[in-house]
Amino acid sequence: MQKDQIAEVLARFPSLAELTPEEWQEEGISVTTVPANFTIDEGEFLENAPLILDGLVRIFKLSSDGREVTLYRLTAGECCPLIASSILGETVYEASACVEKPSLVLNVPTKIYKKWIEKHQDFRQYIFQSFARRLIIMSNLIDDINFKSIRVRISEYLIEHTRAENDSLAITHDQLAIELGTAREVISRTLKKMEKEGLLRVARGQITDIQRSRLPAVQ
Amino acid sequence: MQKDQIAEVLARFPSLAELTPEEWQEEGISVTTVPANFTIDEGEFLENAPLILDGLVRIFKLSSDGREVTLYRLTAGECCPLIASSILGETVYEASACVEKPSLVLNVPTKIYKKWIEKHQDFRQYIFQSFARRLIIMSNLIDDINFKSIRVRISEYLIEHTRAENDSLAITHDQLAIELGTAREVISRTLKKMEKEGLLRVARGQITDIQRSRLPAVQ
DNA sequence: GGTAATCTGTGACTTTGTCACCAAGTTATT
DNA sequence: AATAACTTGGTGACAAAGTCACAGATTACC
Repeated sequence: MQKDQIAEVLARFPSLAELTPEEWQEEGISVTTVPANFTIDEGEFLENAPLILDGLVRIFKLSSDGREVTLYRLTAGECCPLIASSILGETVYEASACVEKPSLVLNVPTKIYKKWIEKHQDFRQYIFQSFARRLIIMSNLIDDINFKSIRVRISEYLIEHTRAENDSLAITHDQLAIELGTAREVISRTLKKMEKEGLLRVARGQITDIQRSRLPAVQ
Repeated sequence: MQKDQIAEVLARFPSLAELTPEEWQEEGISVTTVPANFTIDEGEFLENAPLILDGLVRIFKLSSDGREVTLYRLTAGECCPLIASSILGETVYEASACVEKPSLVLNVPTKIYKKWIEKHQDFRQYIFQSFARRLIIMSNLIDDINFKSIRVRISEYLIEHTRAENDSLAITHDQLAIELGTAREVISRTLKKMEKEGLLRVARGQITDIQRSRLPAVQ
């Protein structure tokens, strides 16, 4: 691992700051670019644990009736809790992964990964907090689906994915529908209504003029 | 810990079979009965990790708009992944727990719990598999909500909670609605329809004559 | 036996999801 | 540049599920 690579990793994973120069030079640690659609299948015994530096990876499972069930997606600065648990629990990886956007990944041989967790408190906390965070995110999602209207869920998504200084978001209705687990038509209709009320404007592949402060936050 | 108590624990947690007699006698390990409605609040630093021998415990969090969001429920033979992650990650417990049915619990001081995880492979695997299992259960739930009809979800619930030799289930429409995250009226109506089709019979607080083999399994 | 609490049934209405299909815009192909 | 193929978004009609309001039925408990 070269110095600039290490700096890049630390920018995304500050919890690795405690690592000594010797630890960074251990055999097998590397940064690689993984092309879109690269896939890891369920049941493989992993040699490396990936830490995502950039890109987008979907983790999924096949359900009893053959559909793919998305467990979650990983982006910059995230690790896969299921991989961590398979390494720490010494069991096979119980899911599949598919790279959705070309991704930059830090590969850490499982033995070294395990050693880092044992030795370095910051990294250990990061890993176990990832577990907890993922469980809580998923619970919130279940709750949102059950109790919040589509309108509110769209609003919250827009608020979360824009900044005050940038009031537009590049996303198609279809993508947004997948994100929120609903149908494209529902998104189109709801956005149209919101446009009529002057809360935002819709354009092909883009939502602009988002009035963050006027979007309904709760209820 | 007495011999009969240890046997009771091992019946529920076979992964603890490797423990030596000395380990069972360590200070602080105990089996206690916890009454219904006993609650642990968010943010407490836990001294003991509970392993559930019997009963029902709900783990929940307060959402941003003040509602209680149920993360999951624990029954006999289960541990709380969030507690495990807070102990292993040395952070505070990020959720609340409420005992719903009087429960029998094995309390393990956190230090000992941690030592068990380090020393005993079976227990370590059990803990990390609990994480993985919980994540997968929650994903399946999200998927079911999104893609399966109420009718199918009721059918699957009935199949899962009855045995071939017992074709009835004691549950109110309200409880079933909460389990499936829907409204009581929807359950009542759907059960009524299913009764008309001869798939089951409804009685106050009970569903009887469940024709397991005729219930739709998928779709 | 009377009263309260719990459980279930129903109609009317709203929201969300599904299906089928069209129109406009974009990209690829020749 | 003309055409085809694909993406994206729009719409109407209908189905499924959730919400609200209220009424009966059954059970529990003084």
